[in-house]
Amino acid sequence: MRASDRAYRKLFDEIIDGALPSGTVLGEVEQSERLGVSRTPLREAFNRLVGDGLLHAEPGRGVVVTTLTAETVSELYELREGLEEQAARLAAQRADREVFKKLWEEFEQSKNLIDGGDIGAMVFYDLNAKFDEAISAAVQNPYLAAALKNVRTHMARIRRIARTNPKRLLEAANETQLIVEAIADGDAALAAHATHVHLHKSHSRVSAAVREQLENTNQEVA
Amino acid sequence: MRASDRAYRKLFDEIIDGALPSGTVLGEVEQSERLGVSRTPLREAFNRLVGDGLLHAEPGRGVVVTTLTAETVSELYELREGLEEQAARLAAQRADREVFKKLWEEFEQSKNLIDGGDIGAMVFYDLNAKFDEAISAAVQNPYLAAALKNVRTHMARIRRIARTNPKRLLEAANETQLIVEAIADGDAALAAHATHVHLHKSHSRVSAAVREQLENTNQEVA
DNA sequence: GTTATCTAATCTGTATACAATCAACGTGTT
DNA sequence: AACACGTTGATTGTATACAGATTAGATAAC
Repeated sequence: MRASDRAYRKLFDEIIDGALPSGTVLGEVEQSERLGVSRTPLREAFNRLVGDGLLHAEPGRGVVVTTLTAETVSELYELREGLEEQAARLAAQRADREVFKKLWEEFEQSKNLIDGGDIGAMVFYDLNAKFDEAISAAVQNPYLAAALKNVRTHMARIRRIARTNPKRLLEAANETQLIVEAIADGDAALAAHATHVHLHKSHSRVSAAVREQLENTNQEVA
Repeated sequence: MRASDRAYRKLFDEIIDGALPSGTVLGEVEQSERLGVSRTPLREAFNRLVGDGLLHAEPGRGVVVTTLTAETVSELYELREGLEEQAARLAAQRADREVFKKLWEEFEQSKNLIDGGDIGAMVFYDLNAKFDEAISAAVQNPYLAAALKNVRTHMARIRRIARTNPKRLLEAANETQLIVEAIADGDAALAAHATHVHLHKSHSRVSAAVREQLENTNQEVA
């Protein structure tokens, strides 16, 4: 694997999982030494991360990890509304229905596990990732898929902060399962509306979780 | 201005306006000599263009200008539907109404000019660009704005190929004007629906123009 | 005639050295 | 004391050299 890819992956993961929190300033020489690559591939990694919206350049100081605020969260949900309702519609028209029927069963089973604490939550997150994958594959549209992938990156960062409780997870599972059902039935309108509902509720849940965080810390989320 | 920016701009423009048509293979040394920059900034430019979706890397051969097909056009319109309907809705809720009232007047006046041939078409394209700008500003959402900017890049490439006639331009102007009117009135639902209609019609017009091109050339659009 | 392998040549990736730009700080002057 | 200017230090941007990988072509063997 290329050195620039290694640097990109490492920094990407560290930003997503909070090892490099918002506002962290990254110098070129400093990071190239830490990651064991020279400045050239490191700069390539920086540029890609700037393109992803995870870093931004501050002239003279270095690149800085993007700050997440309550504002950011709302903006991302607005974008998701546009992208995911459209994706759900298209998936309902084009998906292999068998895939989504099986996915529905998996959701049905997972709902028993969610009560079981942390390990159940992991199962649910994996299942959600599978759902996202299935949608992207079903829409058969590389441009839409790329846009979805980008927004999911930012959501992953937010989700890490806005940890939620089993009750909320179960709600989310039920909402998602309805979307899956609509797609399996080829019902585009229902799939879109169920997605709208889910995003609305999810936004509320995440905002609530973020507010809980804000009570402890400062204005920023991470 | 930085050498990498110069290289990026130059290549970007050349791809958009067709000087570098689809399928053109670009070598690093070749292009760095032509543009008068060294390989390091040129590679940065290449990477940005790959990120934009205008180039893709073909291992061993170099980077290649992305091919536009009828398929691509449909995919972009599907993405636009998701993004622009949402943008129109949000703009209707948040825009400074005076801005869109003035824009409405400009459309009203431009409609007289469109009959006048090529110069009138230019005015209309400028006005459309102004409309896009106004939407992006009104939504006040950097993530949505970035997604819109990217899709518009690809549309610019397509529009250059799918040159259309004054009658079709006038249709488009009327459709867009209705969107502007809805936003000026703060009517989010109408803005979204008018956008849907406009995109549907625009897709038909562009597809027709693309098909006309295909009769002469090959399978690819450019 | 086809296939396999070796070689040569080009292209990609990385490191490093050099140059230019920018910011912060201190010094001097009004 | 405040402001302007210069100097120093660090940081960013560019060029180039070197190393590794990959492809195409040629030659030879089956």
